[in-house]
Amino acid sequence: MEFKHQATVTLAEVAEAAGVGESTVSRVLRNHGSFSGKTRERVIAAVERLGYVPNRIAGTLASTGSRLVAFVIPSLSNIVFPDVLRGASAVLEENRYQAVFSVTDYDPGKEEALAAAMLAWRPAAVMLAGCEHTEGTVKMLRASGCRVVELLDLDGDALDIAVGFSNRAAGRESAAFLLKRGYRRIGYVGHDLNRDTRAGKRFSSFCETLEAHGAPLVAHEILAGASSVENGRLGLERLLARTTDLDAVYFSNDDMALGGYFHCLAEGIAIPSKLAIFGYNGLDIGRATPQPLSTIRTPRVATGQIAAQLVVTNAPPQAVDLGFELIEGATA
Amino acid sequence: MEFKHQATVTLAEVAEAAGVGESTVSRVLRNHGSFSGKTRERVIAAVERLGYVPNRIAGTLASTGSRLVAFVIPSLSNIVFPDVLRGASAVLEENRYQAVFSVTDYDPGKEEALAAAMLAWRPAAVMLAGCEHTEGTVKMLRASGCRVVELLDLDGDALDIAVGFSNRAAGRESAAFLLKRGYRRIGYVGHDLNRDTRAGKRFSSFCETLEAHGAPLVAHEILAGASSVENGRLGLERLLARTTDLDAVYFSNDDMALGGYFHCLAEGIAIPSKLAIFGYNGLDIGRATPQPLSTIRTPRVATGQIAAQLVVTNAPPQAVDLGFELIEGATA
DNA sequence: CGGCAAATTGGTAGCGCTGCCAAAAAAACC
DNA sequence: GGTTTTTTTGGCAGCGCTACCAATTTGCCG
Repeated sequence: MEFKHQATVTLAEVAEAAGVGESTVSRVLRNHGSFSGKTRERVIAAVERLGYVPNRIAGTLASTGSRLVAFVIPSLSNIVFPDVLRGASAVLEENRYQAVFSVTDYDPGKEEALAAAMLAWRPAAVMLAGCEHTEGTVKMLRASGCRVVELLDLDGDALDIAVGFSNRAAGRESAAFLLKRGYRRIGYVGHDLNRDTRAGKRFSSFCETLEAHGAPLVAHEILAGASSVENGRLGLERLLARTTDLDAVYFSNDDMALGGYFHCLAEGIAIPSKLAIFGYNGLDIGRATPQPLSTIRTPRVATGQIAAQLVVTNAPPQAVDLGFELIEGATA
Repeated sequence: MEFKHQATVTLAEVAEAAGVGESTVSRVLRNHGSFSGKTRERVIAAVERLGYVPNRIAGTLASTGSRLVAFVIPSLSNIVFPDVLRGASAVLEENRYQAVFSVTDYDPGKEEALAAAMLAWRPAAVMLAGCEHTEGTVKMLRASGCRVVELLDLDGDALDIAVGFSNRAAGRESAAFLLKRGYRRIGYVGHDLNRDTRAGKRFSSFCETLEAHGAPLVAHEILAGASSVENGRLGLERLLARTTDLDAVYFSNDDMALGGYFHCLAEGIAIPSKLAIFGYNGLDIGRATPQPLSTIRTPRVATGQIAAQLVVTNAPPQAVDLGFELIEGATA
């Protein structure tokens, strides 16, 4: 069942073919230590002649640290995590690190299991989304001794390194913006908040801010399952069916908000005069809609880049706040 | 610089603590070979007590095959490849395989370099997009002896396993559909085709089909860079500025098509009576727009699933055609 | 209870590489 | 030319595990 590799040229064979010692080949290939130019040529020639591909498994086992970075992410359905991976992978590739990933589906138990499986590869770092993890996960990561990077959420205690921004602040600023614009009868359409704790934090601080300004949330509609454009559209439809006099709706993210926007377009609800729409994430698509979406742009790619940078430079524990940008747009 | 792991509990220490031999611990943990229930308990207890995490690097080196699967993908910006990864990762996780990835940015040279780097991890399989690769890549993959899976394109010779569908057929059916609907003055808006060869194949067979039916492509607009909603919007704007009497436009994919759709909404161009729009990919968002997007839905998640399935079962070389589905929608 | 098969267990040789050390070669110096 | 230094090299012991084999224990039967 397991695959058996065939063309297994080893370092020893290269050494033999080049007429030098194994350690010399190793030094040449890693460009580490000293060797003469002549030796280098002979080794390179032998490598090419034999089609030698170094075995990083063996190399990693023999040396102390690995160049693997493990990502344990909640989802790949939404562009958020691919964006983070994209930012990170560029930096990692430059530094000859290798990215490994697995997907938790927003399930903390699965996160624990997958993190454990990752640790078995002895990665240089484990990157996780957010700062809420099971007790077991925390204990395991602490004990592992490998670097831990928590991404996209700064509202909590970091295990080691954290890169991202405050979701609470994002919720707060979204609310403040809508209030400043004069909206008072505000609703919310969101997806499953128990699983996506970051969306939950935005929602709760959004509500708190509204209350603090005497304009508490009028109504909300929570859809089971993941965020999607269709759920956003459906959610707004349901919300409006129940509540007739809303003047603005806050969505759990841009996907949901776009769905709401499309619902309004389809139903001829004037935006923002009749109803304002506000999202979260600042997806590119929101800039190309007939009316640019009002939202908060999050530094997803940069989060990945910085996180990777900190790992490859073995930076000390720290929390890096990359902030976010409120996009006024034209829908609120 | 490189990270030094601390809490390095080894199998030998577990064996000692449990008062059994190393091979017994190994057997218990892999649930492979035979051992008594009592022994199992003692081993498990020792593992928990010491917080032992098996070292898969060592395990992989010692055994013959690895459980790593390497993905060398062109991009993470577009949801296509995350979708494939998502499908694959679910299957791989179930089978205790580990996914590794790197991103080529549609650069064949980079693909070669990254594939080489991947091979150093001795993966069970390498998964690549499409079937066009440099000579060096092909030679290297052939020599590696590991499984090779080419994804999302069946128009070419497969190295080993191929999973996907025909992009040429997709282009052809798109053209046939537009012709059947009565459109005759058809244009195209696309992104960089030299890099995205699959989009190039769709485009060329689209054009051939139009010509074969006596309604050759009237005009096209190719934008440098990656596909995006904004580029689609810009592309259609430019195309219409040059060409006044088009009745339909084919886009390189749904992102681009949505951009075109938004342009029409913004400019008050009636769809599809004044101008028809046709995309490619069948993204979910296209179902939630005021008018559902006419497009071709591609089995991206299934491609990943099937590919992973074939790898974990070590299936013989084959090409699996998953086909695609034409969505009539309301924009064409 | 002896005797044989089956189940369980431990020992140990690698897997392919790196890191350390000592040996050899080359360069520099008086 | 003889040292001393510096550079270049090779040998080899692991890294932590698995695969194989042999040894031991257990179970079963007449």
